[in-house]
Amino acid sequence: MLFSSSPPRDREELLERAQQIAGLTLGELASMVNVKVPSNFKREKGWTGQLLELYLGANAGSKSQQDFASLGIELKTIPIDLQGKPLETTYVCYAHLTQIAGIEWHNCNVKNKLSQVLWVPIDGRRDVAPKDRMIATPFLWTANAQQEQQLRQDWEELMEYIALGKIEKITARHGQYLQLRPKAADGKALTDAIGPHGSVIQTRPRGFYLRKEFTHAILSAVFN
DNA sequence: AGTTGATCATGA
DNA sequence: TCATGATCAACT
Repeated sequence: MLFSSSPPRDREELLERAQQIAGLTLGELASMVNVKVPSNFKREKGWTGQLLELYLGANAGSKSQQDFASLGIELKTIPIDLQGKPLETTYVCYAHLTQIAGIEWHNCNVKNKLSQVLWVPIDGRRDVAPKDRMIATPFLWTANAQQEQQLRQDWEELMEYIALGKIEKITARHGQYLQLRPKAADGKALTDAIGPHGSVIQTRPRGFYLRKEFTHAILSAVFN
């Protein structure tokens, strides 16, 4: 890469840096950091998030923690339509399907990842070329008591299924705000999970995702 | 194989 | 039309 920002010192600097690019297109931001915009995202689905990481100075490569670990802040780009509604669900984190004893809501990955998020809404309409998609106003978010309760309830339900060996019974229809879906390179990827009667089975790796209804509520509270 | 960044594409 | 289930790329 020909460009990389130094990590922001504090949340104010991060937020300022993010809000400075509100109104720019992805093409304009990409030229600032000397990268080329793909004509579509069929083969580079995470391109937008990586562009923002580069511009904002996220410690790339760090895993299982926030993008700005020292600030306790996670970066999430979110594709929206003209009404500001999310066009996609939001990936939260990988779901561990074994050795889950002792994991409670208060110390789980989902809660940790979402403790504080820098949301960067971006025009995600597929009939607009990526280079022309405009960045909206980024903002910092922390779940309120109601939102945390909503996530916690779904998480606990999903984790109970996993713990009881019912992973194969879970579909993306479970969970009102937080869902569990496959998360892998392809359908051949397998990982260990708890099966019926406590046996070990092989299953498709899963990840936690926020439903659009949940992220829409977050966006609405800020922009309405 | 695990985990990050996500969007794609097909069935309902 | 839309969400679910599948998939793509980079890096560890």
